[in-house]
Amino acid sequence: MLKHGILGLLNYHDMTGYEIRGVFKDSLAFFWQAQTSQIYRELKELKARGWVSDVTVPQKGKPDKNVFSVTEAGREELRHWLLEDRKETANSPLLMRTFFRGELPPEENIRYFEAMHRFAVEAMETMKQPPAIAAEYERVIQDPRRAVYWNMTIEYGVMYMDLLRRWSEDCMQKLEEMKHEYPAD
Amino acid sequence: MLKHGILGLLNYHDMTGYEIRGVFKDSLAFFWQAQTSQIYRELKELKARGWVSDVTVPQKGKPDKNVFSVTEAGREELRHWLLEDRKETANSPLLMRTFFRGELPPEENIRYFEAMHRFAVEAMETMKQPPAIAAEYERVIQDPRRAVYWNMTIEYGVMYMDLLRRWSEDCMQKLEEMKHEYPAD
DNA sequence: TGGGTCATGTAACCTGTTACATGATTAG
DNA sequence: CTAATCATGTAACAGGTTACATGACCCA
Repeated sequence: MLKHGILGLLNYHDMTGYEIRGVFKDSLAFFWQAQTSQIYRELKELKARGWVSDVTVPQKGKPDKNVFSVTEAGREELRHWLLEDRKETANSPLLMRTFFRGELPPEENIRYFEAMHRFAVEAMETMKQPPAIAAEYERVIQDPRRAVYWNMTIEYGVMYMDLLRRWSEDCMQKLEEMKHEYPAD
Repeated sequence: MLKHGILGLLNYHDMTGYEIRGVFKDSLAFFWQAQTSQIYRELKELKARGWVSDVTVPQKGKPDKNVFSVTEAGREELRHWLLEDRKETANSPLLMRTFFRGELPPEENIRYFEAMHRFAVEAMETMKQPPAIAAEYERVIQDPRRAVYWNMTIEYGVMYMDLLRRWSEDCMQKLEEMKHEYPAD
């Protein structure tokens, strides 16, 4: 997955591993966490597959940098990946951790949902601030035809945080009702 | 993660690896895909850590079965895991695949969201049928205090499919508008 | 006689995580 | 003087995926 994310970024413009790391950290982190170590490993592998090429640029005072570019084969691979229709069945640690909560008392689980609620409300506030995030992206995307898709992911983020807020509220309510049905247990 | 899922199931009652596989396949698959090979591997590891114990039961005609039980240490580990507050930052292949779609023409991406829309609507229909799924669960959960949490995960599933439906509709609309702004490109 | 269920696993692989390592420049 | 930034990575580990393997019983 990360391989194709890197191809996607290099398709905007040439970058070093360090810059790719920065984009993931500052802009894509809300949907993809990428470790520096993995980025460099994948770049090596992408090169071995002929999907990217690199040029070493000597610098004064700083270490040399390797600037990567997508090759035509890489761009084709990117398009191929975009067109694949995989049923993206991601495992959900959140639901796993919720499913088995019967082992804990309702009071404890109410606290669990309260924390989730706070998280969702705060995260939504952050995501709704377009200037800060948009500024990050503008370095990467200039073309409005590409920016649409970026906006879609942000919109998803906002909707998801709203889901989490509503869901945690519903769950807390159910647990409150349960405390009345099975009191002092 | 799967380790704790298995502990959670064994905490309901003793099971063989084969039965655990069945529960994941029939009931938990919508939030966690577990491979048979991994289940057996994790059971071995859980035993090595002293979180489960097993008894071999000889059978006529069928291969022997290993019936697993949680130990007190395992139950403690389960509770500990439930109480951890990790920020569950799962990577989203869905958003990764959406973010980079600027490489494809809008018409192609409209088809992408149409497929997503169909998926969400169908999945929601399936999830809203309680009898079929509930029957699967009743073998595992009898206690209403535990069933609440199961219902919460189902409710999340329904809300999530609704999110996917609304989001894909919004995205399609944006792309239709874009076709007018940047026609025949 | 052929496919489904019961019941067990191994081996290799891929991808992501954690911890560690180096070293110069620059801004406060 | 010290923390951040630029810039590179390696090693070991953890967890999930794919492919393969065995074998008997039961139902149609």
